[in-house]
Amino acid sequence: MLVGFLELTMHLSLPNQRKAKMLQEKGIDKKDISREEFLEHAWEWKEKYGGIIINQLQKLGCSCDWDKLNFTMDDKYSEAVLESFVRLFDKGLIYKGNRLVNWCPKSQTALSDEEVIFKEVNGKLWYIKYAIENSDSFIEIATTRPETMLGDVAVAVNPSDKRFKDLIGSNAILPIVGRKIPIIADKMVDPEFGTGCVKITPAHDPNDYNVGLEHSLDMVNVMNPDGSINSNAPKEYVGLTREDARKKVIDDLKKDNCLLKEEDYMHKVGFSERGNVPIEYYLSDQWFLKMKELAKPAIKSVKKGEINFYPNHWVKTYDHWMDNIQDWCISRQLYWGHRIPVWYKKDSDHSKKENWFISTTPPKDIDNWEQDTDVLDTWFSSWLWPFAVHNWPEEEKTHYYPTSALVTGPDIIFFWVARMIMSGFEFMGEAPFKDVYFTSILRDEQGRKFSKSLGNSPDPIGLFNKYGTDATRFSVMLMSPQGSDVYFSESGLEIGRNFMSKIWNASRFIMLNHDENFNDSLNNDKLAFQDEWILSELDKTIKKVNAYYDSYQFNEAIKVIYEFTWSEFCDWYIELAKINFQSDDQTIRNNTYILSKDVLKKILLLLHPVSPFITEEIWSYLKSKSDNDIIISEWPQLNEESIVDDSETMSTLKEIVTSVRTIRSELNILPSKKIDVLISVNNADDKKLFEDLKDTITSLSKIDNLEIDLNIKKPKKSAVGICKKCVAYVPLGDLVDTDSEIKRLTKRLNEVKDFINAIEKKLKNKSFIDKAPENIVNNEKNKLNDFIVERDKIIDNIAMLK
RNA sequence: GGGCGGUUAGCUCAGUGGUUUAGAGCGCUGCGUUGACAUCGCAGAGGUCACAAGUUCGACCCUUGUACCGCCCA
Repeated sequence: MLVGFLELTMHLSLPNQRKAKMLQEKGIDKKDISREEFLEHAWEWKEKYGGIIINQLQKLGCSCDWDKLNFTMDDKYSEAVLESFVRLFDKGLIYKGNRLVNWCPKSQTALSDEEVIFKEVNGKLWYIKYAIENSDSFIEIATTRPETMLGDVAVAVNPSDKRFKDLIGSNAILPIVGRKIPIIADKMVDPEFGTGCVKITPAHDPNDYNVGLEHSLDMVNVMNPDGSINSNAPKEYVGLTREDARKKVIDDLKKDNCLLKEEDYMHKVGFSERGNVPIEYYLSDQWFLKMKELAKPAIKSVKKGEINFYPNHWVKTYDHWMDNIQDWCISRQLYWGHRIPVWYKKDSDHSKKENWFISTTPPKDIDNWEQDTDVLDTWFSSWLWPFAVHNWPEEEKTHYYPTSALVTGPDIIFFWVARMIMSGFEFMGEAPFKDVYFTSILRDEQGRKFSKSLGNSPDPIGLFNKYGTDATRFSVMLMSPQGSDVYFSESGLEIGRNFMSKIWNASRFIMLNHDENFNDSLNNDKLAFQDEWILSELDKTIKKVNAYYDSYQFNEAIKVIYEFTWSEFCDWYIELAKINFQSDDQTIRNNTYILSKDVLKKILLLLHPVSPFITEEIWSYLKSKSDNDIIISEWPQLNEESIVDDSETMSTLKEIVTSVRTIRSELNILPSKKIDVLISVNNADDKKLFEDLKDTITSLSKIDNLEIDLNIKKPKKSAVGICKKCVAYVPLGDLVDTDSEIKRLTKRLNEVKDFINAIEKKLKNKSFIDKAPENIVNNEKNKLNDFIVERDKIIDNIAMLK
């Protein structure tokens, strides 16, 4: 299967900020330059820095279709953006409204809900009394934002709250301002919170805004776009920043004896992702996209499994957001972006639709019109990505839509994923992709997201240079389990570097043993047990890797490749190959070469998606004339028939070799020192088995003389290794350290005794025998027998040592 | 307040349709220059799988609850 990856670069707020910084450095104030001048700088910036990430991706070896690389502000792409606006407007889904929006007073633009970051802040709750008209009594409210009281138009209580029943309908006098404001009833008010009375400031709070609409209250906006106080407030406040206004309000309330108390209060405050200052809720003219209808097919497709999320648990997050979706504020008061394709008749009432001209191209009599000054939210362009990169709308349908999978981070599930699905259904009539794979997010060692402003992200190119690109890719994928974030540290990259080195050296070893007399045909009559074993293990590996790749469990797939390559292929097969390459029989040498090379080539194929460069290079040395480059080679075929449960010969070999090595190590016998070993077996079949393995065991365990026979008596002063099919004696003469040997055997004896106790307990349990599946019971019985045999052998041997 | 994750070896983390002697890497200990590899090899130490209850013949795994940590949404 051929896979293509598509890339898109976006004009984002971050470049915008940085560019603003650039202007600052040049001593230019954004306010002093025209839109055209500003854009010139923006494009200059884009040309200069926009390619950095693309360059990094290319260095990383991302196999993208670079010809399809799009930038959201490209002419062609921009056409698609404007086209989508016009179509949605014509359908009645886009409207302009004077509404309360999230407002960044620093950048002085509207924000979507998703661009507001809520942070916990140590604030205060102020209790303020409002006098009641024609009365000596007062009503008490609590607020975290006293400065907004300048725009209060009512006080609300819960209709069922008996405490305030009699006050409903009378007026309160707003302190400082002196305005008469009604006391109203609204069930939005939580009687339990604060005093049970809420000041209503429709122009500066979303809840109050709704109350204001419902009760037809005035909307008194007391702020300028930069957050300072405007002339709707008393004179002495005009021009103050919101922070200063707060201080003054508190002071003035104190003077008037209207401040009852203040208490510490921890609460969440919305911050602008763009300006990193607390946002305002601000009344302004904005463009909105109705989302409810757009969401319907998108919700359904995920529910039905037309689109699958990996990991699946993100579906809940997606559903929750989609079910509660709000209209999308798509206009921004910025220069950098797609300008809204709406023109207003000059010197006319812009709020009247008959004075609007809406089209992807400007009106012919352009002199009579002026264009809306706002631009579109950047996500309003990127949500079109799956088809806008393919010459849409010129071609309504493309061969490349839908695609198979979207790979992205879960942090933009709302910004991008959900919206792409919606735009896909809206404009193309079907889902844009089948699978969505949410990657892990790499965080620093303290768990913080990598960010340019924190400066905590490592330079990828630096990592590639230090550890190797393949190694970096391999390590990062290995350390990223599906569905959870990764605390990244550089030292984690060592595993990949070491593994690349291992593969490189294994390849070198195989190539080193090439002989010009070799041919390409495997002699099946001379296949050894390890040949069949490694082919079986290889196919088991391919099978697992396939399953893991299919289910997007990349870390598991990689782990399987790693373990097979290192612990089976290198540690055992190649070690055995060293013996075979010394064989006098050329057929055996030839077979070993062919198989080592074939297995290695399969490993390279499995690993190629993860580590493209090194696999291609090694492949180029190993490939036959008929082979393609690895990048366009077929995925390895799974050969199910070669899979056998377990190779008894191989496990017997591993057990005896390890057993002898353990004796050497624990009794401090130098590796260079050759030893004699006697293997005592119980029957003729086993004797034959070990005799066939004799040379191999001798070589791998560094044995001088190996004797194999039935029921050998334990030589005096020897160490013992107990295996399933044999007992191995290592005569050590005076070298044997009886105490450590007894200690070593006793340790194992205690382990075995514990197992025996546990199993016996299980087998004595009648319900276990009755209810557990037969194979489980039999399995336990077999285990028990094996452990008893082992236990008795150990006891005998300990006795002989004493 | 709601949702979603997490809690397994000194550290970073895998893992299991419930019954196999619970794994890896790093770190640690001992030994090691045999022609692939010291970015290595061989061997070893190290875990009441957060806590509690429940279901079950059997729970690290399933259910419920508790505690703590993280993220998202109100």
